[in-house]
Amino acid sequence: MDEAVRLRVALELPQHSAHSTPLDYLNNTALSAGTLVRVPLARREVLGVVWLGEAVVPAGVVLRPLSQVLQALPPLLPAWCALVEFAAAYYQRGIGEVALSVLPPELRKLDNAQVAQRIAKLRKSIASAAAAHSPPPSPSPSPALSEEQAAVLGQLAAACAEGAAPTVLLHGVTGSGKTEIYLQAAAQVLAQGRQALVLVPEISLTPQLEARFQARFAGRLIVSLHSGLTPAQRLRSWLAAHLGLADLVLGTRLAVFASMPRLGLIAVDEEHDPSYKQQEGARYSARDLAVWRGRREGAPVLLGSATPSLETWQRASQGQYLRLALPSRVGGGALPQVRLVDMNQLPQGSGAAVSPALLAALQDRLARGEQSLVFLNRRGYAPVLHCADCGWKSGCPHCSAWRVFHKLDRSLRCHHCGFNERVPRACPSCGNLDIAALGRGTERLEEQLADLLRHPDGTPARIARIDADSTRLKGALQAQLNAVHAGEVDVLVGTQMVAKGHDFRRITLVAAVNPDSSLFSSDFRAPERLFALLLQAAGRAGRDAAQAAHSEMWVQTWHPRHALYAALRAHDFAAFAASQLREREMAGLPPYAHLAMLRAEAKTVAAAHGFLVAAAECASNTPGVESIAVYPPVPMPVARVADVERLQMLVESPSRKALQRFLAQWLPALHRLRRTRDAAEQRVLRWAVDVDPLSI
DNA sequence: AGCACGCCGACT
DNA sequence: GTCGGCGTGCTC
Repeated sequence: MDEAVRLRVALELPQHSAHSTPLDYLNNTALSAGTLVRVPLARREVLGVVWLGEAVVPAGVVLRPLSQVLQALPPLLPAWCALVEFAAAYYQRGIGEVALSVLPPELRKLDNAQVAQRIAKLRKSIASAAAAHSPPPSPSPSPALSEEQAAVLGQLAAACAEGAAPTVLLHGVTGSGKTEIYLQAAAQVLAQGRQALVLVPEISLTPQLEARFQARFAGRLIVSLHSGLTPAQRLRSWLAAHLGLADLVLGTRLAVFASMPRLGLIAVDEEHDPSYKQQEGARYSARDLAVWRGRREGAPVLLGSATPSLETWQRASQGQYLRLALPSRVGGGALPQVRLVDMNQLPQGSGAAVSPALLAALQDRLARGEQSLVFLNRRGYAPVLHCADCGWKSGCPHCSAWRVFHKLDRSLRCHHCGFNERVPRACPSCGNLDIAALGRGTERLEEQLADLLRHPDGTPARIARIDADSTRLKGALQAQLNAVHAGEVDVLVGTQMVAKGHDFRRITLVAAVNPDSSLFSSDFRAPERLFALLLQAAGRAGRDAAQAAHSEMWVQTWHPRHALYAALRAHDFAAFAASQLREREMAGLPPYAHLAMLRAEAKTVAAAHGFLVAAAECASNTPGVESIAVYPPVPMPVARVADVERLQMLVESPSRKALQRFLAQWLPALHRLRRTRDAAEQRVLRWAVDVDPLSI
């Protein structure tokens, strides 16, 4: 036993525990970093990853031998460990927590023999698939490139030839053929024997992308990696990438951590999309990690968007990223003409969701047999019920939010905690039978449009609704999209779900009926998100070049002179970005400042507030606080959810490095603070820091 | 998070 | 007299 070596092993422990670093174990032989092992932890046995370095073991702690080495699995490579270590340090989480949360969950349950079995099964299924296709089907030829696409690929090749792998902003309007650029860039990389990683914001976008890559790269193994897979599927995809069997990995944000031994390219589609930011656990930005990973592993990174994030836009403007532009649609199709409807001009009290002019335009498309998309970012029938007699409103008893009226199942539902009740017949407060639905959601919009729209022959328009409610069942979204593609729908009503990525060929009119609400939101990124959403929605119209010329984007607004709408009308992202960046600079907001948010949850406001005040006090004694601003605690925008009070405290610095240095000192001190069990903090349920928060 | 150890009410 | 309530404490 005196021959035994000490090994550091990264394990998943709750982040509030005193152990945020790997723990030490004994083994009779040394193992390389990245080896997966099973180790005893208290009375359990857990999966861990052998990590580089050696911890200081406190006196009196007796090291235990590890239980099993998963030898069947090649060790994770140093590049992967470096990515995990960077992410853990940057987002202030434990190494083991990050490492284990991005490995396939199924792996935790398997011993070495079972892993060996899964690998053998995977190799066998790949071999039999290859045999079935021999000779391999000829890949579909790539279409002729537009001049712009050819120029972009030329510039990309030139930049890659210069040596260091570039980070590229691919700024292309919707329909400009960004996907073709990803395909061609991937083909280059595959030809060099390397792997390509393509990230998309949503699971629902992977099937159509996979189909496109499959058609182009017949005979190559392409795998998807996202949280919608079954545990076994996810392990299979992960193994295929890790063993170098898959040439292409497509996936959502978690795929940025895919183990890929020959990584040669990362593409991040719709790089501005908020879904790339993980919102629980380790709150990482997959886009930012992709940039870091690409640099570290010598893989070019393509950040594609029609409306880049201001962070990315600014870096491209400063020359840190190479900016490549696709300013026109392929096939020469025009961008939809943007029409603003001034709602102030409507007769007072008409209360209609849809202005007469828009209604006429929809009717017009109906007569021509074309499709329309009506966009309203609010699901349900009405956002709140109201009693005009006593003033009662349908508040949630557990949250500081209204319960939404869903007419289809006659329910009052809280979208924050899920609290659901049958809608009352009469006012629960005064018994008044006449309670009114205030405002409008997609259900009500669908109902109203069904009343108003008729084909020229008098038959009712066929209206479909796509939102989180109508697509809850597995496969429902795909079925509804298929119905739209097949022309079985005249008007599609939907939330932002339909604005993203889907390739509708027959839609010539897109309308946003009530987008103003986010115009004056307290969230500093609201204008950026609204602009992206509206332009993306506009991009659903006129994707068929033949019909593009008369495609339109309608926007109903009470603020038709707002600068955002002016830029939207001109399809001028650069002007919008410039004005937003000026505002951000004056307000000291990202990308000119760097933020972290400390959030606390407790049963009472006092407890959460007390913890944050103690944390602020602790901050003032933390080295490096001179270059940091710590703001007073404030309630979160929805202050109470499921009877938990939530407060947050903003920490800001003009320097990212200074903020990082400060956080690295401050957070361990906060963990110690918690263990002293001060009276006020005793009732804090949870706290966590969010580095680079999306909203404040 | 698990999973134990640790001190107070209703049962064979 | 025990069986077990889940409060609180630990994990190399």
